[in-house]
This record gives sequence, structure tokens and C-alpha cells, in this order.
Amino acid sequence: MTTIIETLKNAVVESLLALYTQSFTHKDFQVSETKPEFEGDYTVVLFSLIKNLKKSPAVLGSELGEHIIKNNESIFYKYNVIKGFLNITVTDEYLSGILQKNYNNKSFGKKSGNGKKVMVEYSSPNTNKPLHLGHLRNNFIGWSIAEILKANGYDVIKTCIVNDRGIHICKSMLAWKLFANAATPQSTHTKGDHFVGDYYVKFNDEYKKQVEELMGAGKTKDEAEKEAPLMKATQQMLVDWENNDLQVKELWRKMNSWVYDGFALTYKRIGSDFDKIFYESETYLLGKDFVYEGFEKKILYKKDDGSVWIDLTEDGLDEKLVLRGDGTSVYITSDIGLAKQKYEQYRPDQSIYVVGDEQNYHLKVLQLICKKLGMPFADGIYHLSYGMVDLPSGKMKSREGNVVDADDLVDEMILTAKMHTEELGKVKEFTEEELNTLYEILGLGAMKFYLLRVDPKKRMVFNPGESIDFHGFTGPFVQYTFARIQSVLKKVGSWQLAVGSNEIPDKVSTANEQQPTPNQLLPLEKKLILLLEQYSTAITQARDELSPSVIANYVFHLAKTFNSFYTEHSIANAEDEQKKILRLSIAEMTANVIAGSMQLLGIKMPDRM
RNA sequence: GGUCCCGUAGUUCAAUGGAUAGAAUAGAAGUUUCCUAAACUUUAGAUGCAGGUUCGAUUCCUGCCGGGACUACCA
Repeated sequence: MTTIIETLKNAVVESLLALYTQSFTHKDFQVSETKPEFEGDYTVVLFSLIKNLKKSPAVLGSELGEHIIKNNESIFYKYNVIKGFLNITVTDEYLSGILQKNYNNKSFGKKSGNGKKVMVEYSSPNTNKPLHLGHLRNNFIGWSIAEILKANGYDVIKTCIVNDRGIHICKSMLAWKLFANAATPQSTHTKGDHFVGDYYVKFNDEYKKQVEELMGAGKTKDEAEKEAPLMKATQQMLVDWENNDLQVKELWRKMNSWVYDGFALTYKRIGSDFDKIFYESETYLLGKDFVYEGFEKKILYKKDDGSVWIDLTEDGLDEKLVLRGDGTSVYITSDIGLAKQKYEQYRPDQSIYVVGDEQNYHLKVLQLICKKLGMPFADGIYHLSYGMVDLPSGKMKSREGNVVDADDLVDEMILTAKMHTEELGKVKEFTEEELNTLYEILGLGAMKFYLLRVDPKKRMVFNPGESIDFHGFTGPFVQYTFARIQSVLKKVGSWQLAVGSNEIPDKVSTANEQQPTPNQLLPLEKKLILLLEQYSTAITQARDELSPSVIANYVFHLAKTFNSFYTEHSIANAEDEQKKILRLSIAEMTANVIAGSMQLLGIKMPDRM
């Protein structure tokens, strides 16, 4: 279905050709919503056209307006020109038609399949510590982007690379071995990922002590850090791991399984899931084979110590190591290998990496090397770079112990939802189970909305006090609007059955014939239908910008407008039966679009709250 | 040092080069015999500084000031 904005753009292009025999494209001019202080619904900005056409804005505007209306009278019926702006009004009949056709169409605004496949990699945790606030932003963005792509007709594969090996994993393993006395998550009643994370912290504490001791004995900091027994033991453990030492591998498997159990709980709770999980332990050796190719193409070169490098200085970057002197691969190498494997297994047209902006350089290097090697998937790599989440006090630093733990935060949000709900006392007859479900829906809704309402590219501040707010530009605000609509629809209950959706068009069109006055829709009614019609535009824009915040802003605006409408006009007790049906249709369609939008953000809707 | 990002109401966020820079929250003042007041209405409050590009700049360019990230044979 063509949106009103597209229709208007087409009409402008057609009119320009018909009137002045000059062709323009959609990109040559702008169409936006008309500002509320002017009359009209959509505005064509004429400035960019007047140069080529050698017309004054006033003349161009009226000639264009006249022509557009004459040729599209079912959609546009009135115009005015102010300065360089042509304001056009949409007919009530057209908007009513959209409403009648779509008020109970739950897939309204979504696009049908376009045959393109996109892979979205997100989350990508380390198995040495529990998830924190930053991971939550990553997870919510990744999940939402996948939904937004689906709504735009893409075939989406959600994936995750688990960083389950390496020196950092060995640190928690070693600490457990030395200090745990064979304790387990079960024996200590601790969630597995937190349990292992505690030993990672323990390692760092003990390591720090050793380093300080050595420095007290006259060593420099560098020497002390290298010579500390714990560090040496960790490095030995990594070597043993790579040599498939049975005991080390067994310990590694055991501790990782604890972490996976913990992650599974968290993922389930926050609603994250993946179609395919890659494990670094299985992919870290990949990527070495491209080295030979690279030598042949004279892209890579060897240094005296046997290490292999690529020179990216011509592209404004540095020289980058791809293989160590001993022939083992580094991060970038296995990432290239993984990228290749992804391509070979799934053949996506595009591969989106949801990765923090501290890795901008790394991802740039990754894509550039792939390009230089002539990999077919190189151009499809896209880094969806998101900013860090700061606290009001500044950056989260695990060393300073001010990391916001994901599980704690979820608990806190749900608890806050509970307190608010109990205070308001609107759902007293809910069962225990219904209440718990409601608290989760509200708490998670508040948290997801808070983290997704900001453009991913931007660094954002997480304010514990404000984020728990359930008023204003928040998830619960939108959820509340939805619940209210459900309440009205439930109360009126039988309207669809009694009236029948196929009867509505007759009634409205009859009314139109009898009453050709253009003011059939009240301002807020019209505003809402216009907004609802823009849903698919928001979905498209969210994809173009790869930003869930577009949806969050849209749905908030919609809910806000509906609340004004709800306060201003009675739905169930409307002036007459026709108005009642109109408003019920608006309410139902608003509820559907709200639920659809929030689904794109991974947020569920309560029927009551 | 080099590369890149960011400076918008007290605070947190908006604004493909377009009309009088929008919201939310905190502040002030109101709205409940009537579909859920987690709501609605009114009010006050901002583009770091200095230039440039043009009909028009929060947006593009240059310089300065302030904040941040990256610049590992860690991942």
C-alpha cells in the first residue's frame, strides 16, 4: 500500500512534469507534516524547486496545489501557500477508508517478504562474568533490529558469538581451582554466571596483591605484572587448554556450563534468543587459511620474527598484526574466519554486527581486510555501533565496583512495577500468577523502552531514579494507553459482531453523500488516523536508520495523542452511533498499532494494569 | 601525538538544510458524580564560543573551548 506521503510525492512529480515538462525525483524536494500552527496536513517544501523552474514560490505553489488536487481529489482537497511552503489537506473520506480497511488488521504497516537475508549478531557475552547494563542495551537493540528487519520483509538470522575461551576465562578457572574448595553454584545457592564472575573478581584481587608485593620488592610495575605467579599460572593454563589438557578442558567445560545455566535464565527473562550460536572455542582457529591467500595477493607480509601483518596506513589506519610469531591467531584473525563461516553457512546479503562503539576501529579493520582479500561478503558487513551506557557519576568501571548488574536491575524494575501497581490498587482481584506476569511486563517494558528510546549511536546516561519512572516518555505510559483501550473495547464488547465490519463502509459513505461537509472528522480524530497511517513510514525509517528509537518515539507520540483524544471525546458514549463506531475503530486500530510497535521493541502489552 | 565521536531547557532525550528548535521529567497552576488520574490541560525554561557557505544552519565547513572512545603479539 502506498503511504499518503508517497502518494503526495508522486503527485508532485507528476504535476511538475505535466505543468512544466521537467522531471524531478522524490529526492529533489521534501514533504513533511504541516506544523500545527498552519492549515493543512502535509507540506511540500518548494525552495529546492524554484531555481530550476524559475517560478516564484507563490506561483509555483498555487499552480502545483491546483494541479495536485484536481488529479487526486479523492485524497487531497485543499491547499494553501505560505512563503515557500505548499500545505495540503487530506480528505476525511480517504482517511476513513484507511480506518475501515485496517482497523482490525494486525499486520498493518508491515511489509511482505523481499527475499533478502540479513544476519544480526548481538549480545556476544564473555563466559567469565555476568551480564551488565551494557549487555542489556546490546541485547535489546539487537533483538529489536531483528524484529524491525522482519517487519520490513527481510529474512533474519539472529546470532551470537560466545567468547568462551582465552586468558580471561582461565583467570576465573584458576581462581576457582585455588580458592573455591570445590564449591559449586548449587552448594552456594548462587546463579552460575555470578558464581563464576565472583572468581574472576577474586583472581584480580589476588593478582593485584601479588603485583604490589613484587613492586615492594623492587620490581617495576611491568615486571611485577608479568612475573606474578598467578599470571604465569594463567598463561600456562591457556597453553594447557590449547594443548587439550584433559583436566583443564574438564574444568573449563564445567565452569562454562554453570555460566550458560545462568545466562539462560537471564536471556529467558529478558526475552532474548538466537537462531544460531557460535562458540569462540570452535571458531578461534578459523581464519588462518586466508593468510596464504593474502601472501599470494601481496596484501600480507611477514616480519623477521615470523609474525604476519597487514599495512593499512594508506587507508588512514595502522599496521595490524594478523598472526603471532608462533603462528597462533589473534582476535581479528578469528573474526575474519567467523565472518567467512557465517557467509558460507547462511549466505546473508547483509551481516549486521551489534557491537559497542569502542570497537569502531576493530570493525573497520575487519571490513577493510575482508575487502582487500576480495571476500564476497565484505561489503555486506555493517557495524551497528552503539554508545556506552554511562551512569550519572560517569563511566561504569568494574574496578570501581559501580557496574549495574543485569539481573539486579531486572529485579529492581519488577519490584518497582509491583510497588506502583499495589499503590494504585486497580487490579486487586488478579491471581498471584497474573500479578507476577503483570509486574514482569511492566518492569521489563519500562527498562526496554528506556534503553531503546535513545538513538543507538549515541552514548546515553542511565539514571537509576529516572529510569524507574513509569510516567511520561516511558514503556508503562504506552502500556497504560493500550490497557485503557482494551478496557473500552471489552466494555462495548459486541460492537464488531453487532455492527459487522462490512457494514461500516456503507454507513460512512452514505453519511458522506448526505453531508459533503469536509469537517466530518474532529481534529483529534483526524490527527489520530493520520498518525496511524504513518506507522509503515516509521517502520521503514527505523530500518533505514537501524534505530529502534524511531519506533519508540512514534509509538509514544501516538499514545500521547490518543490520551488527549480519550480525555476529550467519549468513545462508548459518543454523540451518535456513527461517531461511536468511528471512535471504536480508531481505538482498536490504535491498540493494534501500539501492540505492533511495542512488539518491534520486544515489549509485551497488558490488557489491564 | 594520531584517528574518530559528542556538546540543545536544571536533568534525560528529539529535530533527511526549512516556518515561532519539539518532548519527558523536575518547578508553578489547574482537571475526577462521566470509557482506568500510571492520564489530561495551562505555564515558565535551551542550540558551548567565534567565523564561513546560502534565500534559510541545531544540522554542512574552519578554528577554539569542554567531554569521551580508540590507538595490544587482550577479547
